[in-house]
Amino acid sequence: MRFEMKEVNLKSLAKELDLSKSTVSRALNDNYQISIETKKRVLKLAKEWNYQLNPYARSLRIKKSKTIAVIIPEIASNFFSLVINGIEDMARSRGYQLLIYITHESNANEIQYCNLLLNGRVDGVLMSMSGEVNDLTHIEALMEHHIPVVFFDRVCEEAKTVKIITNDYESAYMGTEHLIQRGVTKIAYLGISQTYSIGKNRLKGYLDALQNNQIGIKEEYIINCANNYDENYKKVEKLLSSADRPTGVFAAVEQHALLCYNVVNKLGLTIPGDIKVIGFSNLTIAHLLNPSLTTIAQPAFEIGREAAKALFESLLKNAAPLENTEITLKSVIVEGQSTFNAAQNL
Amino acid sequence: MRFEMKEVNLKSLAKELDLSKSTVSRALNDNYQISIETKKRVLKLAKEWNYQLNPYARSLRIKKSKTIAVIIPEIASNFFSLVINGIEDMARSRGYQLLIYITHESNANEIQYCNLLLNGRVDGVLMSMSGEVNDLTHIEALMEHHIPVVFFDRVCEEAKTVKIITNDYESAYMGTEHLIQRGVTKIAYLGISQTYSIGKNRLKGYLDALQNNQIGIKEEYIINCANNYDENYKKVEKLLSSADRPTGVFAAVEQHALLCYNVVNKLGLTIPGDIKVIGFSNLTIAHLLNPSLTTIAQPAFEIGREAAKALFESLLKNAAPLENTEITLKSVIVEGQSTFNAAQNL
DNA sequence: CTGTTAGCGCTTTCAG
DNA sequence: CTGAAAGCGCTAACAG
Repeated sequence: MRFEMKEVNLKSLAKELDLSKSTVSRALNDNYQISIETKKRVLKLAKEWNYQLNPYARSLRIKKSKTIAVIIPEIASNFFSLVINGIEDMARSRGYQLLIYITHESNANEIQYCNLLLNGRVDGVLMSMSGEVNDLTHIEALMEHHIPVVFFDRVCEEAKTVKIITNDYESAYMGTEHLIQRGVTKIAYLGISQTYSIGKNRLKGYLDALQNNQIGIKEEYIINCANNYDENYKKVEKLLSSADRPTGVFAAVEQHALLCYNVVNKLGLTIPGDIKVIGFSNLTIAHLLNPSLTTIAQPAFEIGREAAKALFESLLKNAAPLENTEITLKSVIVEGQSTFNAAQNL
Repeated sequence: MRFEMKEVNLKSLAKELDLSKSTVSRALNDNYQISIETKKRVLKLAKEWNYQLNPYARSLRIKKSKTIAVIIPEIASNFFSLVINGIEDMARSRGYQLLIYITHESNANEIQYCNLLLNGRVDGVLMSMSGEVNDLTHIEALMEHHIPVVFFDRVCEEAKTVKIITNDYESAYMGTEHLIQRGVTKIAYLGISQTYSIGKNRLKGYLDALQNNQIGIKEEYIINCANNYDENYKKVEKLLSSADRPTGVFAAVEQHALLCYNVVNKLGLTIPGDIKVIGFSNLTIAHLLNPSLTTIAQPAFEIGREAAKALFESLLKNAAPLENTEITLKSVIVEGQSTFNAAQNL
């Protein structure tokens, strides 16, 4: 047992073993030049003393941190939790640390965090964008500093890097058609900001599905929800109370499907009797409302893994610039299954 | 505009300003000894060049990282997401970074992560324990290294530090009585491991409520769920299919309430008609099943904030040992409200 | 195969 | 009020 409070670092190990710091360092890093004998001795003592290398000293020296940042708009959403889970899975297996930044949907925060990261705290950034503005300066700054950035979900189309998305257009198209096939023709759309491709593509899928099925598009049925529950609630309540109320709803994101569910309850209507609802959402949450809601479940965990994978590939090649590509993962429509079984489909 | 690729650090700033590194450093750290004039000049250039100090160099030097670790069993759970949200809120406002470690309920992972953290990567640790084993060695190691640890939710009673919990006993008691008051006497309990206080106290609350209401305790009604969905599902299915099936269920955690919901659906029964269900859960998820499930909602966001607050207090006093205290936050029983309104109660 | 040396970028004495 | 110098713990030439 070592004496208490002796600092255990390369220096103290070296002293005890009567070696130099560099030899000890090399032994610990499994350098091929070191004799097996020495390696054994070093590792033995290191273990005995429970040596843990100082990550900050190493990072300072080699200018790599084995740390990545994840910047997301919010975390108390099933989608982002699942994505983080996927990222963590990938990162941990490669010995990377995960720094979490939550912007709370604020573009200003996003910019601030990106600026913070210019100092080399992290080797790379995984990010889903926030806010309405779509200014790229802070992203470009990261890339200029040779910090690779991978986008997922709310991607920035203009950025020349890897973007991991769901097949938003197809999913929205399929989802809308799903309602149409069940005889619903008065379909409302609860949409999100069209700043990012997910907003644009989901809306387009909805519109095209209507059009290709010879269903007229009604302006009043298209609700652009803001980032304000109360406001959205009122809009939806008004819509569902109107004389010509829709009998089907397509929700572009989970929160809106849930909000819709609440409004329907409030109004004493039923799902799916009075109104059929389908929307993007993830399995553990909205699908529990099974079988009243139908869910378009995104492979959130896989999105996390894919994003991390792309980033690590770049990092392996010393932060080599990422190719400007879109990787599209498929969502599945889930109806009338248990949460657990549905999860198997992803 | 600065010339491209010039490294911007104390040295380059000092050179440009014709000052020494130390003066620049002091100016940036708002040292009182520096003349206002110099400070202005330094800050101006720092801003112009978008200087970001190297956190690793600083950490190495001052042996503090302004980083805390959060170790949780899982993240794709509403409770832990909300806790992280609270922690992040507190941490960000104090300029701390957040490192996330997910153990996936494995005690071995928990031990590994704690050992990793002995190297001083973080200034403190916030943790909810994992697994069945309750060995304290890895926790004690952290504290010996003067790294304060604060527990929340799944706390380790033996550890002499701050523990943030919900009023588990009272909540379980109230919840069970809630069912009794509605005329339910055959109440099953879907429990969790009794390794931690949350498991023990919730069970005790359930048992005492039955006892004080002169209701006999039936062994068969007490299901100790494992960490395996399929297995648990079978157990609950068997219970709810039995001749003497319960007409009420108390779920000790969200997942079990949801599982119960699925089983009930599968069996063609209804909630609350055939079976009334109440359980710990959080608002955005299970409460959407409103009004069929009744929820005991924990103040998860506040738990995160309280935990972080306690940790920062210790850090302010240079990682002073935390007092061995339990801070108990109150949960609320929520029934028949919208998610949004219910959230206001916390 | 091992040791010596320099230095990553920062803070902090100590000296003026 | 400012500067010079040392050193945090580590890695990587370079030298032997």
